[in-house]
Amino acid sequence: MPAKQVLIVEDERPIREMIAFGLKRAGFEVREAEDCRSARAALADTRPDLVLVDWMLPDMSGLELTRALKRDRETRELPVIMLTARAEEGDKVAGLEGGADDYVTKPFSPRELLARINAVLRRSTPTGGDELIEFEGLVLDQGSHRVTVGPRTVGLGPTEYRMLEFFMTHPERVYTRDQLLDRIWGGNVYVEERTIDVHIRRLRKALEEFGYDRFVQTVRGSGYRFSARTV
Amino acid sequence: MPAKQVLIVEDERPIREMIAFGLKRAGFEVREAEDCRSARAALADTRPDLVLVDWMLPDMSGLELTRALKRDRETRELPVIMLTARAEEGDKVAGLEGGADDYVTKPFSPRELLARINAVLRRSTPTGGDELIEFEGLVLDQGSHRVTVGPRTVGLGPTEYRMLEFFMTHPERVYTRDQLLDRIWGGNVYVEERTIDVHIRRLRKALEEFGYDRFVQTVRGSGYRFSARTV
DNA sequence: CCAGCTTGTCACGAATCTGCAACACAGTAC
DNA sequence: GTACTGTGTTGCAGATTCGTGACAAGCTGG
Repeated sequence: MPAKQVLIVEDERPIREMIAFGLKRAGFEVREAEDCRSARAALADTRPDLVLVDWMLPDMSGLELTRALKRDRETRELPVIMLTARAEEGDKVAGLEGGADDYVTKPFSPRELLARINAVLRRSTPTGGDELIEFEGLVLDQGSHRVTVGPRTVGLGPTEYRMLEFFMTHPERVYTRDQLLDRIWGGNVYVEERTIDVHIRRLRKALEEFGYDRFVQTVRGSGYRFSARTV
Repeated sequence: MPAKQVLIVEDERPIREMIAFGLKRAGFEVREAEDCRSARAALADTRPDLVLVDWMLPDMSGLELTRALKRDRETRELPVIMLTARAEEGDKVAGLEGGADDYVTKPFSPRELLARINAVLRRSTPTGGDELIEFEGLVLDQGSHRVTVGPRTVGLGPTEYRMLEFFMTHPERVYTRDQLLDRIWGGNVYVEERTIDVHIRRLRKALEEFGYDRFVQTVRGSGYRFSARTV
């Protein structure tokens, strides 16, 4: 199961880094932003599972960011936890009414933060939306881990699935065996590079009967590439 | 929309009445209890939409009441907010880990309490009217906690029912054993992951005689999935 | 207190996957 | 053509992962 990704939006670097450190230790993947602008940038290319927003931010108040997130259909379901130094009631209420799913008052301990993050994540609904990627009829569903062509299902083993998932989310680009090992197997395993070839072969074989093996292309001397362009 | 009903469990009468007054003014229907015993009595004949539990109660700690509520499948979904005078972190964490959906630290203002109640109610799943879910003849009734196929009833134990309920409300998606434990058992229990397998087996066995065991699918290396698509 | 049901663990075998090595084949440089 | 490098293919043994029956402990309602 993939690690949950948390986006931290906090302008004070020491605090941000401390939080990031704690979350990483707890097994989260962490993305950092120091203001709303960079937060939006981060949201544009990754899709975190939860956002931690500081109340006070240089360009726009965290509350406004939260409101904006909750207003946008794309991010409406994204859980938000607000960090606030102000303990005054008025703000607490505003935070919750702004749509934050929870808030934590500074100073807080890592344990408390973690407990709240887990509580919020636990109740957050898994994206009901589709997670489909398609290339000319070849459909990969990241939610159900299924690859289909029309009504039929492509039979893939776990590694083949992960491989195809990686390829379909990173098409049109050559990856060396080394890079593939890194991205698909995860950084710290020692596996022969040639093993990639074997799995490529297995993937191709599975796709063959549907005519999609041509998408998995060899770039001699470099590595492999996934592309719908048969060149 | 009918008025939401809130059960207040608090032994100190002045506080209890103040809260009750504030909630009634805000349009809630209020039920009061001064200890766990009377809380249980109240729960037996009404079904509130939310419970406010004081941390310190004469007969049993509020935390234990919360735990008990979250353990019982009847009341598992019932949102709980804890009231606590202790602001120490350890307790906060214990409160959340005990399964409370939120907590409020005394002293609090009616406005803050209201905001939190609304926040919790907002995210508590609105039972979408009809309580029947069906997949190709397999009918699950969330109201009566029964599963039927035509005129016949599928014999399920409590855990199997909860499991099937979760699956049928979250179909077409792979869940790791970890996630299933979290969502079906409730976050804070330590149970072996392989126990899932055993319950899957029991669930399949129960569905087998009706031919629906094929809906419970293994995704090797990842977890399990419920899907009406057999392919 | 007992009987019956439910639940969490374990152990074992079955099914499947994985990585490697070995060999076959293709492309390239000379 | 020959030598050499890079890739395709295959079989297999070891490692994982799952399915399954058995069992003890806990709980519930007599």
